[in-house]
Parts: sequence; C-alpha cells; structure tokens
Amino acid sequence: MATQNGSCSEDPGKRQAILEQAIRTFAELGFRGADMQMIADRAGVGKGTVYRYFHSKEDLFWATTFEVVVRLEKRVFKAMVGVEGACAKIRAAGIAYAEFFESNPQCLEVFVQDRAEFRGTAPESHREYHRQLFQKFETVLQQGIEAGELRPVDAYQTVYGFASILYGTVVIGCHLASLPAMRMAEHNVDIFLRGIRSDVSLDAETSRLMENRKQ
Amino acid sequence: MATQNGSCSEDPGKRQAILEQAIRTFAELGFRGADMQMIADRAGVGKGTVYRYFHSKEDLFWATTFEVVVRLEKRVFKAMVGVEGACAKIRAAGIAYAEFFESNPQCLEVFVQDRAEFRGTAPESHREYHRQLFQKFETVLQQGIEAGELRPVDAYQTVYGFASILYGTVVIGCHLASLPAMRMAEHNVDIFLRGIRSDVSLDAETSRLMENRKQ
Amino acid sequence: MATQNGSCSEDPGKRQAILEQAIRTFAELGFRGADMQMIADRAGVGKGTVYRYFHSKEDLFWATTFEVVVRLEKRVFKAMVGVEGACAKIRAAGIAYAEFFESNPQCLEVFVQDRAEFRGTAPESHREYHRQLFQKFETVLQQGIEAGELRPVDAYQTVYGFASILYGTVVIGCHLASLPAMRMAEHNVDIFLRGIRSDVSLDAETSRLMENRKQ
Amino acid sequence: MATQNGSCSEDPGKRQAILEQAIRTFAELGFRGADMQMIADRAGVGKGTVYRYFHSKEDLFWATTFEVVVRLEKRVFKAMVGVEGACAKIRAAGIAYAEFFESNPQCLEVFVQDRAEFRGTAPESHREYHRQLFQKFETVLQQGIEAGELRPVDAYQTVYGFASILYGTVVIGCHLASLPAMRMAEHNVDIFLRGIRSDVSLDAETSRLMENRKQ
DNA sequence: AATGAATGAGTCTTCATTCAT
DNA sequence: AATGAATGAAGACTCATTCAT
Repeated sequence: MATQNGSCSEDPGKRQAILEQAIRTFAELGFRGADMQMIADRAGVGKGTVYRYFHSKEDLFWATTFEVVVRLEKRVFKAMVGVEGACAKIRAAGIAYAEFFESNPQCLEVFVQDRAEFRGTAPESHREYHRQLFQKFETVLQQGIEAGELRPVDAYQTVYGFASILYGTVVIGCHLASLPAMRMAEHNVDIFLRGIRSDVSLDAETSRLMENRKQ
Repeated sequence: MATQNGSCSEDPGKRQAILEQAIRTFAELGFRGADMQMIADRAGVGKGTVYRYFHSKEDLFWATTFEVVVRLEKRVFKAMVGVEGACAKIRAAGIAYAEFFESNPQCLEVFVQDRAEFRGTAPESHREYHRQLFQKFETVLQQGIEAGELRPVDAYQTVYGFASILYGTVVIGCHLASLPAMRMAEHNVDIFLRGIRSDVSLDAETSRLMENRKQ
Repeated sequence: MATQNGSCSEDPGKRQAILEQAIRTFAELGFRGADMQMIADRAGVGKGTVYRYFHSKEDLFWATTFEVVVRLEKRVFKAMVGVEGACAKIRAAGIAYAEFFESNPQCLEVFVQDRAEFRGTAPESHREYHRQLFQKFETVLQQGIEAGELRPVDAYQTVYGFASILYGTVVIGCHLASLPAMRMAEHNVDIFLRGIRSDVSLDAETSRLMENRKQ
Repeated sequence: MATQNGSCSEDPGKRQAILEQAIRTFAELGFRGADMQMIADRAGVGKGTVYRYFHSKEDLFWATTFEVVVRLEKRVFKAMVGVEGACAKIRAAGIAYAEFFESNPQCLEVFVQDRAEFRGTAPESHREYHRQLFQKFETVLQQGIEAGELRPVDAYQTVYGFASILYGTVVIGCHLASLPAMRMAEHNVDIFLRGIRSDVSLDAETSRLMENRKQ
C-alpha cells in the first residue's frame, strides 16, 4: 500500500507531521490547489523528503484520506463502546460522526475532495478497509433485527443508507440549513431510527395518534 | 447573474452548446482539471467565444451548476405534478432526484465539484434560487403535517434532512453499495418517510410486529 | 501616407474622435497596453470603423504621433510669431514647448511611447516633416549668428541640442526634480541661451564678476 | 529590493546571465514585447529558473534597470576620478554618460522602456538610489559655485537640467541629428557649461567679441 | 459604410517531479 | 537520508484582426 513504506529508516514523527499538514493543506486548497512545496514548508521538511515518504502527490492524498478515515473510525467506534442496543449504537455512531467532522472540519474537506477528484478510484486497500467498516455496522443492524429491536430491513442497503444520511448531513445539509452539524445529525438520525425501528410506541405523539386510530 | 447575459447579440444555440460541453468537461475532469480550450474545441467554437459568453472559467462553472440545478428542479417538480399527499409527493420527488442523476451522471459530478471547489461561495443569485426551492418543499411538509399525514416535525430541518439523504445517496451511497441510485434512493426514502409519517400501520410487517406486542 | 486616406466617404469628425481617444488611450496604457476595443468604445464607434479609418493599430499610432507633432508645432510657432531676435524666439519656443506638454500630458506620453516602441522607425513622411521643422529653427539660429546675437555655433548641431534639452526636460527632468515643466524649462533654456549668446554682459552678476577679474 | 535576494543558494553567474539576456531582450523588444521564455532560452536556463531568481517579469525589469543605472554610475564616476574643477568634472561626466550609452545601446533602450512603461513608478529603492546620485552632482556644482568657477545658479535645478540635456541627447538628439552620441554630447555639454560658467573669457571667440564691444 | 461576433496565436505564470550535492 | 534548485509542460486569459450581416 502506498501509505505504508517498508523502508526501515523512516521517522514516524516526520511522516506524521507531513500527513498533518497535508490534511490541512488539501482541506484549505483542495487536491489540485494544494502545493507540495507548501506542505513541505508547513511540515518543516524539504520537498524531497515529502517525496521520499509519499511517492507522489496522489499517493500523499490517498494516505491523507486514509488517515482521516482511520481517525473517524476510531472516534465512531469509541463512541459505541459500552452502548447496548442497535438503535442506541447507531445513534451514538451518528452523533460521533457529526461531532468528529464538526470539530475537524479539515477532515470533512478531505472527504469531499476525495469524492470530487477521484470518484471511485480509491486504491483497493482503501476499498477493502471500507468494506470491513461497513460490515461491522451490518452486523450491528443484523443483531438489532434478530433481537426484534429493528424491522427486518435489508441490512446491507440500510447500512449504506445510514452512511448516505450522515455524509449528506455533514457535507451539505448543515451548510444549506445554516445549522450546526450536530443538531442536523441528531434530527436526521432520529428520523432514520424511527424509520427502521420495529417499536415506535416509545414516541409519545405517534403512540397517541395510533391509539386514536384504534378507537 | 453570470448565467444571463443581457446583450442582444448572443446566439442561444452557441451558448447552449458551450454549456453542454462545460457540463461534460467539468464532470469528467473536475473544475481545476477542465481545460477551457477543450471545452471550446468540444463546443466547436474558438476559445475567445467561450470567454465572450462566459467571462471566466469560474463564471462558466457557475453557469454550469445553475443549469444543472434548473434541470434537476424541472424534473423533480414534473414528477410531483398530480401527485396527492405529502408522502407521495416526497417519494416522487426523491425518486425523480435519483432518476435524474442516474440518467445524468455528469450533472452529479458537477454538483460534487461545486461543493468541493467552492464550499459555500456560490453567487447570491444561486443561493436565493436554492432558498426558494427548499421553501416549496417546506410547504409540502407543512401541509402534510397539518393534514395529519406527517408527524409534527420541524419542517425546516426536515427538508434539509431530506436533501441530505438524497445527496448522500446519489453522491456516495449507491457507489459504496454498488447499487443503482434508484434502488438505494427508494430504500432510503422509504425509511425517511416511515420516520416522519404519523400513520405507520400501512406498513404490513411493522403492523404485524406491533400487533404481536399488543397481545 | 497611412494617416491620410484618399477614400471619398470619410467623416472627418469621426476620424478626429477616434484620434482623440487614441491619444488618450495610448497615453494611459502605452502602445502595447492600449486596446483597440477601448479606443473604439471611447470614440463611440464600432471596432470595424477604427480599422476602416486607420488600417492597423500601428497605423493608428503613427497617425496619433503625427497629430501630436502637428499640434506641438502649431503651438510653438504661434508663440514665436511677432517675436524679434533669435534668443527671444528660441526662448519663446522653448517655453511654448514646455507649456504645451504641461497642459497636454497625454501628448507627452505619446511622444515617449513613440520613442520607446519604435525607436527610429517612424514612416518616412514623419521624418520628412521633422526635418522641415528643424530646418526652420536652423534658419532662426543662422540669422541670429549672422546678426551677431549668437556665437558662431554649428547651427545644425545646436538645433538638435536645443531639441535634446527640451525633450529631456519635459520627459524626465521635471519629474526627477519634482518641479513644474515650465519652471525647469525656463531654467534650462536660459542656461542654453547663455551658452550660445555672443553678448553675455546682460547678465548682471556675471558682468560684475568679470569686471572684478579685469581689475 | 527585488534585485538583491538574500537566499544563500543562488548562483551569481546564472543570475548575471539572466540579467544580461534580460537587458538584451528588453532592449530589443521592449518591456511588453519581451518574452520570458526567450530570456530563459537566451540565458540557457529553464523558464522556472528565471522566475526563481526574479519573481515576475516586472521584478526582472526593475532589476534590469537597476543594473543599468549601476553600470552607468560606475562609468561616470570613474571618468571623474582625478579630474579637478567643477567644469572639468561635469564635462567628463557628460562625455562618459554619452560614451556609455553609445557603447551600450541596449542600456539606453532599457532606460527608455523604463520611462515609457512605468513613468515614475520605480520602486522606492531605485528612487532613493537616484536621489543619492544626483546629490553627488549637486555637491560638485555647489563647490564650483563656491570656488567662483560657476555662476551662483540654483544647484538643485541645474543638476536636473544637466540630466535633462544628457538624457535628451542620447535618447533623441543624436538619432534625430544622425550624429554620434559622443559628438552631440560634447557639443551640448559645452553649451551647457558656457551657460553656467562665471568665467567665459576662456572661450577665445567670445572673448574677442566682448573685447570688441568694450572698445 | 458600419458593426461587433468570432477567432486563435501569443504570454505570463504555476507546480509536480527530478536529481545533484 | 535530506535538501531545494532546476525544469518545462500545462493552462487561463487577452486582443489584434477579420468578415458576415
């Protein structure tokens, strides 16, 4: 993988510094707008060094997006630790997702650049990583369904539906609505959860309405 | 507005040809990657002509995004004509949205480029246009709520929630899931609708599950 | 000559308007910087019309410099009318020269552009015109010499010396010294005249100094 | 100053080569007409290198004019070394000035371009340099006046008068007269000196004329 | 005769990448 | 291993000139 250099003589601190400034710079200027010289300067290393650690601008960008995904994943899974129940887990994950991008807007821009510049051309390693990530969520959903907490939705599709909502929310939803990402995310996740929950009686109003219908 | 030139001596056909090739080229290469010369060549006009009709690359891009939004809007509103009920309208809109981008993938890329390159810096004219668009949907939601069809959700936020889902679905959801945009969209819109509907008994499975609980 | 179009159907007023705006524009932007479109717009005619009256940008520039020289000449010779004596005539000419450029700074810039862009490549017609101009001054000098008013200097060289002083004064002298062209010109012309006059006793101070030496 | 780069890693030889070709190219084609690619090619370096040493075309031009002024100054002051007397010094300076431009016609064109393209907008550093140059001459004049060699002229104005004559002579005078710059300069400087000298008896002819008058 | 839309050659400038030190 | 000087391909934009109307 381009993001892992087998060479024995690399300084992880230097690598991290470059990556950090790459995130910052790609976020600020976009992939095409970012200048390798600027990244090198900001990281306090020579331009040649950047090329030693990351073979090309494109490779550096992939390493950058990978770094962002890894950080995001850590945050999201950390938020799910100790949380019981599929809905609660999903909610926690959604909130963490929004929280992460709200406090790391540069990571969001890297995400956007990734999609804009390279559509679906990410390295296979990234795609594999993604698949594993989504599989974990699929498992959560599946368990929720088996436990009767969730309707028997198509877990595979629904995971990507959840991803769509989160992505759309942080990328454009909160901007268009001029609302904080967190607030938009809570709103949207709640709608999503209500949409897949088997038990909706917890919602007082809806319950009341349904009771009325029964009468 | 950059997209509307008052000069009487412009050839609308030529303008349209340039715009068409601009969509194609921006979609293929991105804003930064697109070459004005290539757009001119593809449109069969001189480079100077492109600059006559659109003052700069940026202006041409704005005209392009505006064109895409207008086309999208037409398609979506056409799909809602004659449809009764808030849910049905929203569903029709969502399906049309996905359908539009599925059959016009270049328009989708323009959308993505817009967000990637210019975050929230669209010309005020565009922003105003957006506001009006969303207001129409807000009205649909509001009427659905008043009619008792929808739960009393916050119409403003929910409209942007809907937009988030649709955007996320066509931009990444269907790609990540390797599923057609239409299928993903139907799935996601249904979850969204269930999430805001007051009456959920129409869903056979859920009804059954709930009935079981009541017993 | 490029500046005189034999075609029977030309509107002198339109020609003059174009010329006027050409002076203004070449003065402001320089030969290379001036835009034929701007000249046309300022003159209130179509660009094609400019090309009808003046075959090319270069031709228009030559017509412009010619116009400036003609105006300058008129002013200078008008100032010499009725003035008696070579020194007085020369002085009047010098003052008028500076006055002209001080009140027509655009004409000065055209002069400078002429030299900068085309060195000595002016059309033969211009050069002939110049020669005649200088010949008139040579005659004045010659007469002054014959009348004993001036030292028997080389009239030919001295005429060009006078031209050098005036040109240098208005083009850089007054700017470098941050003084009005008129004031600089008076100063310089006086030194020049003293330099060529046979009778210097009119200068009180010098006379006194000389008297002292004699004692 | 644009002409002095503090960076330690510049090759003075390369810098000089670029500057040399810049003088040549600006002289031949003018500021606007000169092509950075041509300058790079002539200097035998890549275009990027030209931009490394001189940030922009304008900066390169300023460095060029500065170089010319420095060379001119060296030549002029060298010519004045060991020369006694204000008149003799001024004469030596004037001759050297003309000689310099006669043997370096490209430097003259750079001078002309400077005035044509940038009127009085030279960087402050250049202007300061100019001021010091002229101050030195002012001192020479002042000393000549105090020594009784020169009439009590306004030294400030007269310095700029001298500059005007020299500039006018080399820029247009010698061209119009079709005479070598040196010859024109000698002629003009002599007239100028006679114009400011207190003692004019050294001039045989004038002395004779004056003697005749006295009788 | 007058117009101005169309053209495309021409130019400055940037920046990813290389490689000698 | 680290550096950053050097390179030159690439691209946005301008403007003199033409020519159909």
